[in-house]
Amino acid sequence: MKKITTQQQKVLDCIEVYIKETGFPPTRLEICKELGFKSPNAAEMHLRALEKKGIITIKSGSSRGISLNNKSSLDGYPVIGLVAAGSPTLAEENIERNINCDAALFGSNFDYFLKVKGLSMIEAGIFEDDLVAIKKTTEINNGDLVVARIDDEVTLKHFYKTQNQIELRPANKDYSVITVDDSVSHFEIEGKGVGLLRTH
Amino acid sequence: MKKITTQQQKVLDCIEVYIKETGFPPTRLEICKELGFKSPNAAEMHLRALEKKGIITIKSGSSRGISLNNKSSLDGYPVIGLVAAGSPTLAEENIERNINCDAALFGSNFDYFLKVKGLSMIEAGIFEDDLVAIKKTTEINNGDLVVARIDDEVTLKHFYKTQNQIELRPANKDYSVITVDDSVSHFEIEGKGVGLLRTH
DNA sequence: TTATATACTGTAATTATATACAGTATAAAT
DNA sequence: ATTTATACTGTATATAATTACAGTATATAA
Repeated sequence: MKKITTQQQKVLDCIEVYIKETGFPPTRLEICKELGFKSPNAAEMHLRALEKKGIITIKSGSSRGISLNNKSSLDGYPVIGLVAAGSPTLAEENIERNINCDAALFGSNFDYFLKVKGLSMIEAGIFEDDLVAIKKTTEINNGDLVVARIDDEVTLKHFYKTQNQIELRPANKDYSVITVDDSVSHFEIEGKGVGLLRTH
Repeated sequence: MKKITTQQQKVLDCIEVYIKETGFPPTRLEICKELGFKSPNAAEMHLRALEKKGIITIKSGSSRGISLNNKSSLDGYPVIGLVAAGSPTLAEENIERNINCDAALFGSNFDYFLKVKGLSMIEAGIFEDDLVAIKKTTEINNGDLVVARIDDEVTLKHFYKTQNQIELRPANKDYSVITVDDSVSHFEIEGKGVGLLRTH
């Protein structure tokens, strides 16, 4: 896809918002009104540029004849294979494949799917090869399912912060709690699990 | 929702198809052309009727100013909550909401999501309020997760057929196996669980 | 230096579109 | 028997909307 200018992006956003709100695309004048242009030709030129770049299609002679070519909301999310079971293993962010789904499939939006390895979260109903939808964030509350990086190892656990320390708790009594202490040289929260996808 | 006439349904279908194909609604004349009407007023009258019944909204003075009010029933997969006794599973009163996602999200296609009630499948990693993707089929193998209807009650269990009988086994040792025998007046397999969706 | 692209204003014409009004016909309801 | 709703045709018109054309200004590339 060719590069898009700031103004063209504004026009594109304007069209997307308008369609979302009304169900049909805006006219040139409506775009102008929304973006503060004083000439319908301003909108026209941006539309032509967007069409030339393959982002929209304009049906000549038709009022509101603007079609979006992207459908970006169903673009797909990468499935990343890894995550340690039990005691964490090496993490290598490797995209296995892509899954097409709605951004709002799990309420809030998310960034990728993490393929679960091992049985450490089995009591939380998270099985091997399940896909956990991960939202990149550091806003974590106690009990949240988190993807954490510890000394270059990535693990999926429940997060608990006590007065003195951070604990990563498995949901399997055969595994032990990971305590983030002085022996850990690097600790980082990569994100939060907001949903789960399993194929039977 | 008020009842809709055959012709009004045709007009509504025409609008939906047009939007799906072009991204914007048709004009009166385009509806006429599609349905064989010779007067734009024919389309106009049907549109007014559809608006009166709350199915569409017409923005006065705007070209192609037709908005569909239903939207949710158009695309996406229905989430079936508690199924009322005797009513068909996909009856409108059982639909909680719609989820927009790819048909191939779980490999094979499916028909609806069933919202899980109770804890009977907890050892299979299926928790309360999880959504199980159901494919309508009667091709079932031993061990498959099935949606079965027993005497107007709908249940989600593992299917096992022995020489003599059919068993519906829970995945929770606190629950007991359901045996389909003479005490059951009606038994039916509604479909098969092909996937699971959970929002944390 | 001379293009070339972006980014507009301002005006105007042509056409696309909504929409009113005047009818016709049929079936169901009151 | 009369009204009411559905289901159109056919014509006309005001206005909504596209779109061409003539400019202005600025920044970047050749």
